[in-house]
Amino acid sequence: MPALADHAPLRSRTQQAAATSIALRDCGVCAVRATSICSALPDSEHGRFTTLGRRVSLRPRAVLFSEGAVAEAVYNVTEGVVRLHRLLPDGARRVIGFGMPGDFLGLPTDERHSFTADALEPVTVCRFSRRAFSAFMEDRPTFVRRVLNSTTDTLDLARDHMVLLARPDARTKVAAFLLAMRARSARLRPPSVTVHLPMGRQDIGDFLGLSIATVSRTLTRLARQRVILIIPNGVRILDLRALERIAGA
Amino acid sequence: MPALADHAPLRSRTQQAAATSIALRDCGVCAVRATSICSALPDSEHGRFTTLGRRVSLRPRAVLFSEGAVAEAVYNVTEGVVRLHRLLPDGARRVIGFGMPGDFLGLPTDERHSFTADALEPVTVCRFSRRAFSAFMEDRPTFVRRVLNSTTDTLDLARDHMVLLARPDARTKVAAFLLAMRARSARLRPPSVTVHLPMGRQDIGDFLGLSIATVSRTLTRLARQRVILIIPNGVRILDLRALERIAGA
DNA sequence: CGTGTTCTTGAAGCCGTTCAATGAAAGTGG
DNA sequence: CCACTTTCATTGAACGGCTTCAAGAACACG
Repeated sequence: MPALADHAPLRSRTQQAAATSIALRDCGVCAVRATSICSALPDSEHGRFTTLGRRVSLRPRAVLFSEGAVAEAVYNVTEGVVRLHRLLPDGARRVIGFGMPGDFLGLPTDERHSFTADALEPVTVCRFSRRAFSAFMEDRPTFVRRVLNSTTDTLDLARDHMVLLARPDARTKVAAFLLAMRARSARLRPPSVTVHLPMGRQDIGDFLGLSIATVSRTLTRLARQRVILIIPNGVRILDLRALERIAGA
Repeated sequence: MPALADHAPLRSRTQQAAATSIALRDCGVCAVRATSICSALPDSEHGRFTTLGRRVSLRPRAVLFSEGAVAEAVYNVTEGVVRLHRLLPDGARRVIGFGMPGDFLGLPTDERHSFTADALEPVTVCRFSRRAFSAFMEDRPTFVRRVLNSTTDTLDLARDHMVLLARPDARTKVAAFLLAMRARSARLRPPSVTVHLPMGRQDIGDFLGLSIATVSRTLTRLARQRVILIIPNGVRILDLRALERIAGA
């Protein structure tokens, strides 16, 4: 299933999502840290599944797949962050979400990809041919169920983000975004006060529905109030409570 | 799978979704106009599936299920429109989408519902116990695949709506909303210039991330420009091209 | 026919956008 | 290794649109 439109915390579901995916499992050959999808398989099948994948490395800015292109493969991000975005008829760009290690991308959307995926930093993914992946699903209802559950989680996250986007104030959006990014990476590393942000201000703006100027100003303001500290490629959270309070209401 | 976060047109995918669901099929007993999900079943299985459902009627404002409640059933809307919404910590409400005939609701989100569903007008749904539905999916990989595809479509629609919400101007949002509602009901009736809107202005605002005042003003303005005509419980589209142009850019 | 709810419309204010310029950082080529 | 170029982030000022507050009108209901 496609992936992880990023999400807003706002509710405890974020934590749940983290819990779900904490059951990462190294899929051997490909070093696939697959989500719980993999754990649905008995060990024998598991090995078979793994051999379907082929590891691919991408340098920053490299395109994984493009909006409108025929979808020929499914990807599992193993390292780095992937940017997912769409081009609007008027030339503007909207970021749909960010693909992080453990996320599946491009699964069964349609014949064609509905968004573009490119690397924000050095990225490695595990590539599965769509045909092979589909064939593998045949006669493995439990596996399909896993994929379905994963998709549903993603949908719920997308809804969280819808709710966030409907908020009128920039502070709330930015604060919720930072907390969401923190929660996302907590699936891999233990939760930290340091939030890694490989994307630019423009990307954050396109994701939150804000102009680049507002994103910058809002971050600066949060920094001046000693809620966060801006560091290269990220922020450090100084006052978690305050950030949560801002994101909550 | 949960359902139909409503969506924005903006792209041709809306038409595709309509096409997909035009293959509605009357599921007999329950008069379930199930989406293509049903058509995955051979006739024998089809009958068995149908008997799992129980028809339920709801009067306006009746609650189908509540956010936070344990999910015990899956619903297929057969008549009327259902409002899907969440309550925010600060008491505000956000409409996630609208469930229309043919939509499945509350499928495999989580143990608990992540949003509330209530009737905007007289509604009939077909209720399937979650257990029975799950059991039915066992050993029917094709059926699960259908459900998965349906969920994926819903996810794509949710993404469309995310993109719409990120737009800064109210005109675009409202125009896209009207076109989306039109496309949605085109799955049942042939496309018409009359768009049925059973929800209130407040609901539209909560869905589009606008205040009720802005929704009202925007509609009035479109009416003054002879793009639409406001009628009880809906609008009539007078200039489709103009509306599409406004929604597009 | 009243009463409550919803919708419309007005006025004021605020917040985010846009336009624009400066400053910082990173990448490139001499 | 430094100067140059390019890109990105920050910040300022002015504008505009949406929100808020509030009052009046239309409607639905009992």
